[in-house]
Amino acid sequence: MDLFHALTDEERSRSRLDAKITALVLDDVDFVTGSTINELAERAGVSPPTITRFCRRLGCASFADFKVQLARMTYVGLRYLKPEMPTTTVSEVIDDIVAKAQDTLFSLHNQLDHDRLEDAARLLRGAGFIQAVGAGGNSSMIANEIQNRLFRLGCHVQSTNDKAMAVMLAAAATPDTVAIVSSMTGRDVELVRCLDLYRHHNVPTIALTQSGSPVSERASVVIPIDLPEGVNIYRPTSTRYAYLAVIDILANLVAYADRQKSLQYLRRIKEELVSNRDGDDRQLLGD
Amino acid sequence: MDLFHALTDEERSRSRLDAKITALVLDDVDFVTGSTINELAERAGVSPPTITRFCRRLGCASFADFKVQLARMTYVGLRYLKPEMPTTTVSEVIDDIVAKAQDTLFSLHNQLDHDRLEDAARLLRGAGFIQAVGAGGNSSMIANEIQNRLFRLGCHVQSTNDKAMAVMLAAAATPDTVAIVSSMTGRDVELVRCLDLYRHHNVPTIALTQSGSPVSERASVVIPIDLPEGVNIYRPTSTRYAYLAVIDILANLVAYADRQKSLQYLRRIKEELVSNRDGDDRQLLGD
DNA sequence: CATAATTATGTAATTAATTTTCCTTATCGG
DNA sequence: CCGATAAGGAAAATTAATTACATAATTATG
Repeated sequence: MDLFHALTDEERSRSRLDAKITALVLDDVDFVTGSTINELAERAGVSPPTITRFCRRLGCASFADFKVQLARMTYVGLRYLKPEMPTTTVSEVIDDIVAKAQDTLFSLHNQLDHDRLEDAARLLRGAGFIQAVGAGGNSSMIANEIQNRLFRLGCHVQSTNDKAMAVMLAAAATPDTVAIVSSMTGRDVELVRCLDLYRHHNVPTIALTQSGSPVSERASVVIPIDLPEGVNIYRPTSTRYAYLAVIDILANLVAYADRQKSLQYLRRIKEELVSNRDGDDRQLLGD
Repeated sequence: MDLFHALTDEERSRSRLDAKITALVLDDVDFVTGSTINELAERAGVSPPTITRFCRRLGCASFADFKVQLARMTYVGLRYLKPEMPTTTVSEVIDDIVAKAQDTLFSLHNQLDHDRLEDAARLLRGAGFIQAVGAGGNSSMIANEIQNRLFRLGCHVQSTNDKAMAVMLAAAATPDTVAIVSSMTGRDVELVRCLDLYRHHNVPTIALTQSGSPVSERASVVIPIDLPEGVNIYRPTSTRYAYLAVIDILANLVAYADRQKSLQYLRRIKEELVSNRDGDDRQLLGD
């Protein structure tokens, strides 16, 4: 993925033709990945050796290597080579949403802290009762998903989108309670108060939030999620996909900690659903 | 980009060597993308022309084309090349969840019907009132997200996770009402009844569901979402990511239909949130 | 079960693509 | 303006990939 940065790096001393090739590559990645060195050279108005040298300067072993690296980069990054491309037609919107979602998942993948996830999963699977707190549209969804994912594994969970409720929950917490909170900004003043209260009642807390934020500073275990938002105000925040993935990862880790138990609950739920439908048990759980 | 499916397709009649090459490719994508045809042929124990023919059978124009397509596919499909790989460690779970989510988004991208999305968006932006129905964990989330995305654009939406409620809503529908429903299986008996009722009251309906299902047969506009579920019962269904993306696309299309109006509502919401927080207005909307 | 038809595979020849070598032409700092 | 240095191109050399053709394996059919 360094190729992308090398290509967009203004610092890299660029001769006239180098800049020309760079522009061509960024402008039409698909052409470049599909072309021979001669085709590319012709279209760029340079000689083939210049292309080879260009690739070497970018850190690739050869033109073939360059093409492969470029292809590897494109799928996720494709749209992001031209970030300010306007989106209006249906296919542009589809590309935009899907690419940004994939890009977000990719960035998440690179930044996830394995140890913190392990810590969080350990807390969750040891909990007698789990309180999931998240408010305000996006984090509400996440809190609800925590409940939706974990109750299927036999966990006792209560989710709330109401911070006043969270305060009461914290006050009523038994010693085996664990709280898990979500805040995309990490700056929710009331949630910060909730976390202080949880700490006061010795309830361990897991926070899915921006690192360095007030919320992150108060949680027992922080799963930092720091993702750049695009400039497009119209586009729903793709950060939700990352949060959702973290929930899935945590739920999966909890499930694997005791496969027998998880399976038992998942099967029971499935049987109930199937008998309530048309008996087709190949369908997935929990529509 | 069917290459992934072509590679994993058991149907494709495989000769002994074909299977051998397939296995090698799936086993070490990185080696293959970086190797010459001779290196690959030697390692597979076949002759170079066999490799060329193998690539052609998979639908690629040449070995170079095959490498590029493979490289393009790798990140997303990486894990899915070895679907039965056990997931136990934290990094395996992370890879599994993230790759499956990306793969799901990718498949969705390939199957989305642009015209149906356009139709659905047109219905939504012309609606005086939108009713979003979805029940049972996953579809509940989707219905709620429809509300969450659309109210920000100035739409009047009510979401419900209660099918009895949906029946009443349908009965009380004004002539400018549009209903949008979600069902991952498309076999929810009560939802089918709801759709019949909506039809009876002349309320146009949009369904996000499996094609060919009872639900899909009763909706005015169907956005078919047909995705293979993995065999892993422990893993939360990745189909949710696809449904979420469809919501985002629809919301985006609605927003672009009247940018001025959308912007006005989005700004108002943002201002309110910022003044309720710490005044940092670079933060995203609707935590 | 034999045999024809078909398909798969390898070898060698051919073609295409890429890189290297060597030479020319810009560019930059005195 | 001159010399040094870097950039670029032409052509040769090399390497990679494909095609043509021959052979082996497999499958279908009587």
